[in-house]
Amino acid sequence: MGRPPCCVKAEVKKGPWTPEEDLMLVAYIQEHGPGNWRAVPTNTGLMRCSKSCRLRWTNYLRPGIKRGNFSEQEEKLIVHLQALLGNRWAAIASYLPERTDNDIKNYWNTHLKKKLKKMSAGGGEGGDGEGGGAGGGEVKTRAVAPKGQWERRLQTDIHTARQALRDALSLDPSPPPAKPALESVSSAAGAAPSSQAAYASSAENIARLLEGWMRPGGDAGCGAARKTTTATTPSGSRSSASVLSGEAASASHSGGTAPTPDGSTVTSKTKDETACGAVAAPPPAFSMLESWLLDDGMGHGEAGLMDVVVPLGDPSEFF
DNA sequence: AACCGCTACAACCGCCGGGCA
DNA sequence: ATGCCCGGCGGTTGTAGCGGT
Repeated sequence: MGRPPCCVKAEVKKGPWTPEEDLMLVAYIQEHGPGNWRAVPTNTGLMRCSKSCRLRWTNYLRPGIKRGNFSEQEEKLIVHLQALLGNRWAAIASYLPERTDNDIKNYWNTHLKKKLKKMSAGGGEGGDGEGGGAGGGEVKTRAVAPKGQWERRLQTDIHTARQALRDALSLDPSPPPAKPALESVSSAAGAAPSSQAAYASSAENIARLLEGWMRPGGDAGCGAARKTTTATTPSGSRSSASVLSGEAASASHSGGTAPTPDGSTVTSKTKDETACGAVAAPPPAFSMLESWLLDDGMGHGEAGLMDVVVPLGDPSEFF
């Protein structure tokens, strides 16, 4: 309480970012890596709140972000995960490395929720559109569920997620969208739908500018980022990074902590996987996901808890 | 051609949790 | 052990663009 605002509101510019501001931000991050957001406005001269800078970077400028046109596969995954995890967008986003939580959240609110609503109106089953069965209610559990309960939930989530993934994958025989790292990067620059606003293309250009910077060979951005985050404060980490690199994954495994559906846990386990990590080595996300979720060695005996989470009726009906 | 409503998405706000002194 | 700082997260709002009337 009484927490001072992160920025002096009067001195902070609000509203849409201009290309110039984006360039300033990108240039700074190119040099220093993401992180230490507090210092960004000061060092760049941007009249923006540090939070705003971070958000702009993570949601828009960060390379490797795919925009628009959610594939059917992605939709399915989102629907499944939303049913499983509720509105834990960051956790959901961790399964869709190329998407930001904001994007997914928006997509859910604008497309999927409506779609489900229509479905439930027409089909009766298929989950309550508003937040999904697990949605509204489940989200609350994050806040109110006692620790033990949370732990059980986590196990259930893992189990159910694995199940859901099987379903999702079996629903669509077509191979999961191979998400080659570099393709995702270039897609951020080039694959944006033409429907994007004019300015989107300038952002793409910025992303393109970054390509050289975050090229693995150079590793400059990553190195810088890592250095920054470890030297000062681990930051700029996106939960999406959790499934991005084998390193992260193995860390999760070896650490005994699966890429938990809980966003907070995910992030806490992947602090070094900064946004840069997400960009530099976006691996075959789905294969990672599959291998984890489908790994039979993980989590046993929680079948009885399946009831805890109320999945959507039949996801296949959704499509 | 003008107006209106809807949609999609970028951005903001407030709260929470982790790390550190 | 405690308080503060900072970053992350989810909910909500604002607004530009688009289509229909």
